[in-house]
Amino acid sequence: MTIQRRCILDSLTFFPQSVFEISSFLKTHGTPVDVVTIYRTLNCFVEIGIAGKTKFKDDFSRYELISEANHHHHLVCDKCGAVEDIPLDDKLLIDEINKKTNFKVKSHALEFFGICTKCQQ
Amino acid sequence: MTIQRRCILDSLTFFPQSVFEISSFLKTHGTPVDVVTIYRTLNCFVEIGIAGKTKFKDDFSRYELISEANHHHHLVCDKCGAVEDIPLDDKLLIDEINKKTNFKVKSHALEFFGICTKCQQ
DNA sequence: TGACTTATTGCAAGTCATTTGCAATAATTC
DNA sequence: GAATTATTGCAAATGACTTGCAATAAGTCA
Repeated sequence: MTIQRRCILDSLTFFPQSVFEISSFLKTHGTPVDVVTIYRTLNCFVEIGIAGKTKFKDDFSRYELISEANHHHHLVCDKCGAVEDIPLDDKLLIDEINKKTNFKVKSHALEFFGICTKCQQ
Repeated sequence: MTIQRRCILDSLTFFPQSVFEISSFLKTHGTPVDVVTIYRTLNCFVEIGIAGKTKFKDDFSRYELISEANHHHHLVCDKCGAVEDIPLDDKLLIDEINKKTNFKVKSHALEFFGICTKCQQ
């Protein structure tokens, strides 16, 4: 465990952030870390299961802390690109899939696109 | 409307295909079309609303015909990468979002990952 | 503590899907 | 059918992400 890894872990949150968001956060908060290191560290975090990676429409992957208690989905604003989190009850959908097919669902990603509260004003 | 556009339109289906899948289909079915042309044409189709584009985890965008009557979601196999379609009742989720937030949902993408029927055998 | 082994960092350079510039060609218009 | 406009396809650029590699920092064991 190095200083860089500690900083990257500390900058992770329960809402998804891109590597460049994390990078600029670290630049303005004491410990600049090379983006390559951030990529490598985050991929490592994903492998050992403490972070989640989601590929968004804008071509950026975003990373967030994983927590069963904090399972949620994403509201992505078409205008400003902001990503909100929302907890949703997805059991019904999974049940529906199990009824209709033989597919064994292991994970899922639900993304909703539209206009966020700020951009509506 | 050119021959290439006609061919690309004809090769589109209601399940999502990548540009390279479309390209190799066209190579083996009479009319090879440059991938650049396929990219440009598909983006055009998406703009005028006759095709849908989804970015998948494997870094490929996939395109499919849009049809209100054929609204569905995706089951992506973690092993072989195959994409199945499944119609799901998503009204409850949208209602849930409308109740909980001010976010105006305009579209959504629901993807489920797991093991497909073939790979289970 | 200090020498040794192993893992991590960061730069440069590579990869790969996708986009863009541009000249040649094909549709469309009159 | 000539003039205008849009489309094609090659080559080269873009941009997120990855890899090679030498330098450095952690962890280990005496």
